[in-house]
Amino acid sequence: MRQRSLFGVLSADRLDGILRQVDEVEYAAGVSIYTTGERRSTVFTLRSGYVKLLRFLPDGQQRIVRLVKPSCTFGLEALVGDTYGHAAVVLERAVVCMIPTTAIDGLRRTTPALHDQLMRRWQIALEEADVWLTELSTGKAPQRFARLLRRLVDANGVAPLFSRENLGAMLAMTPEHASRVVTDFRRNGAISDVTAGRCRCNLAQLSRLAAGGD
Amino acid sequence: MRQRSLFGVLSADRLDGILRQVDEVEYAAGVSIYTTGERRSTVFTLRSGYVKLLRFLPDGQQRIVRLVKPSCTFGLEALVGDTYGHAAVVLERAVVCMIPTTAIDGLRRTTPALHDQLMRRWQIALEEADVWLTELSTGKAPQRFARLLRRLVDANGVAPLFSRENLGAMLAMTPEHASRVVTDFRRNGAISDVTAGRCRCNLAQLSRLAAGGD
DNA sequence: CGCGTAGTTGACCATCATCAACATACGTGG
DNA sequence: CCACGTATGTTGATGATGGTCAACTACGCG
Repeated sequence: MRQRSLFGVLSADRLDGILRQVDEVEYAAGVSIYTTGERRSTVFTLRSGYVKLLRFLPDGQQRIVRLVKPSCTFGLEALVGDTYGHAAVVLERAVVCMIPTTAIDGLRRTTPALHDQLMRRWQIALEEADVWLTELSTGKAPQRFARLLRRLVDANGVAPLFSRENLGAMLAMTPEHASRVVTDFRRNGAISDVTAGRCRCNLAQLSRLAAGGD
Repeated sequence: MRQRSLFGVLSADRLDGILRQVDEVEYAAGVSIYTTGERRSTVFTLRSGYVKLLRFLPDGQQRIVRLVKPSCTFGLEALVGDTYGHAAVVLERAVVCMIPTTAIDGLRRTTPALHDQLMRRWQIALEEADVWLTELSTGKAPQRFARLLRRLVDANGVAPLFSRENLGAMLAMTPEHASRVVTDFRRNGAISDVTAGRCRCNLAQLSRLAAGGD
């Protein structure tokens, strides 16, 4: 277990002190890690799987605000406030590191390099939020879906294909419409090989669709 | 000129050192303060007026990602990277404080309280981005517009009424449709008194509309 | 006075939501 | 192992919402 990313800047003995306070936990899909407004002083990093960050509208509707990918940090709010701004729910079996804020607070006063790391994390989260807004909330449904897939494909050209309900909450559409878009993509060869929540992506086709080509 | 917000935590002599490096500039509506990818090492705080943060899509379309209100910080990216992630354009005559990152960098290593302030700023920006996504990109057009107005009204019940094009870029709709929504709101009494880019808001009516009531 | 920009309005069509029916997969208990 | 119930996905029909294109108006400015 290496906290290479966030604590990589620390000296060996300090690192050791930190790691003794960090827990690594595995969650099944659907489990809620924390909820909006909850008071707990823990920051998280994702090792594997996917986690969605949700936000609720007054009318009870929910919208997925961000998708946490492995090696990313979430729940940073715990460092400055005492409640979380989202609900964090596991989308795909996930291994998560739980870092009590007390472990960070002491060090960050004495270690400028850790400060830098934290700000960088914060910046990444903000950047992701902006991308989410521009790419996944702008344009027609097939465009948005194509852009989502392009952000999710791995080096093998494979991407996770989330439930229609989750796709809907990410892309601002109904699950029904998400379903239609998925079958359209299958028909025109943009995706294929749909098994166990994964699909193979036709990158050329996706680029066309992401740019607005019908 | 008091940097009460960001530097309020500093001792008098240090504050003095900072303030000597800070410029205060006034911009007219429409002026671009910085653009995406520009290399400049300055962080900004807004004293008065409104500034929009834009982001461009591959196809040239643009989307307003965030609206900066007085006393808020923008361009924080300059602290961790060397380019800006948005274009910042003045919406309404604005007075802006320009803080060179060098002024912050030195101090933030020796002043934990300043660190806290910076993280808090970062958190506010992220929170705003999330609200923008959930409130202004979800639901039908009148709902989104009503929610925008509710976020903009001042204590007197008056809110700025931006150009139809800007409204479109904020609320993910065409300027034409923004125009229709505005006239609808005028007709049913949700807003009135439309002069000089400001309007009086009927808060009760707006609440209804923001919740989805037709 | 004439021009250019921003706003308004109308007609028409594409996109998407809604509601309902049906299919499929999955897990449970008989 | 099968029957059943539930959750999830698919498909269709229909109507509301909003995009598009074009004409027209109002306003500010030279």
